[in-house]
Amino acid sequence: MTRNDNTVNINASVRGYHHGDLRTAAVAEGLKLLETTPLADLSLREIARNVGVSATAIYRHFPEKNALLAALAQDGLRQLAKLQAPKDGETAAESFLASGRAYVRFAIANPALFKLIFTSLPSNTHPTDTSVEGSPAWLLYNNVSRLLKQDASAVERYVAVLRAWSLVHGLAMLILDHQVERTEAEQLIDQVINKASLKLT
Amino acid sequence: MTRNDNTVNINASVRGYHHGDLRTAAVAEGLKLLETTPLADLSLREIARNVGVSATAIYRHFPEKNALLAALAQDGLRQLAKLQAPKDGETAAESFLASGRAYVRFAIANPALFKLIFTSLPSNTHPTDTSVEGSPAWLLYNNVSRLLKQDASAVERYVAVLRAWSLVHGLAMLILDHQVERTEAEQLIDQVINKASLKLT
DNA sequence: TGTACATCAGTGAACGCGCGTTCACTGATGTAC
DNA sequence: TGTACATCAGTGAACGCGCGTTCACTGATGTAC
Repeated sequence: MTRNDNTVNINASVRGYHHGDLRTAAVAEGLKLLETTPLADLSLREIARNVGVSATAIYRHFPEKNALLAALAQDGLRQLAKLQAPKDGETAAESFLASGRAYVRFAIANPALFKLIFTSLPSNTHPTDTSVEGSPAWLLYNNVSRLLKQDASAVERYVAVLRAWSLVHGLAMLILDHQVERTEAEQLIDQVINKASLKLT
Repeated sequence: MTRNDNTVNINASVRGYHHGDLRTAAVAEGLKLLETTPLADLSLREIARNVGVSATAIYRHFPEKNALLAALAQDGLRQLAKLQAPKDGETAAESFLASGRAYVRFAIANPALFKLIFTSLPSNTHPTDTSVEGSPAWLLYNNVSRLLKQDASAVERYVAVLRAWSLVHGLAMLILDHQVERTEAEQLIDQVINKASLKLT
């Protein structure tokens, strides 16, 4: 008995996660590691190690590493979506600019997670489709759409969304890839994403 | 003699490159491989194999793999720069739109090379700096600058360049990362990069 | 309440992978006298 | 013109690397009777 107390589950729970939570714990640890680790260096084995579990235990919850990465991306996308919601009392124009700036700031604050979201997630669809979760294009859709004339066609709306998305996505990528001085990035966000960005059509 | 004819250099030249050309041949082969190979899968060993040379021979010409990659990026940037030159008879606005569209089309035609250029090259500087070769920001500078009022400040010019660059860079990245349907990409380029993009200030 | 059995989340050992890089080397070429 | 020697672009063998993934397994838990 004394010897058998030293079992897997007891060891694991000592490390701070409870039975049945490995999936959650692995995702949490993955997100934590992505704060400091480049995407390419994120390893399944390290996540398992930090959670206090053997590498193979992960395979009880994800069929392969990519499935775990997809879960991380989904979570990141959910975080990003929260930042895009218009706040009370904002005009349509204010919401639009705020959401674009939030997009870039999120990328700067979470570089590896941001890259994971956009380089690994499956191809996305028109914002006229219904699934919000899977499509980053949706993030900007409402904020952009309110700025268009009411009789704008679906294609016009999509092009307007894509133009806005391209602007913020490009700025984010250029900053992450060191094409823009980090020290200047913060003030450039406000200058690049400004009233001039409102002319969408 | 007969046996000694089967030497390294003879073998190598049979494979199609001449003495002293290994550097050139390696770069050419690297660019060729990037046409079909994702950046992450490009290996020094495969380049050497295809050139017909041992992997270690590469080290006579590049101190490390990254140096070879940097040479590939430089070459790609030179290709891209050529596409940005204004053509005779174009108005400033036409040149501007054409260069932006060419930027995105280059990315679509050379995805791995495009990513190499922007993810591996050292940080870049303001377009007011002098080195053209090293700074993709320069690519758009002339075309953008001609559209601004003559007394625009350096900062205003940089912000205008960065806004245009962000737009085309973002669109390119979204297409490469499958956030935009490939089949729609071609026509979207013309719709996204259009007259609305001229309102830079 | 007790027993038999299925389920299931863990374990640790092992594998193959191709890579970048190092090493000591060799043979051809150019140069000084 | 011949010889001695330095240079230099190649060679192939070897190394360590940590990874993702597979495998056969074990011990705790829940359920049927």
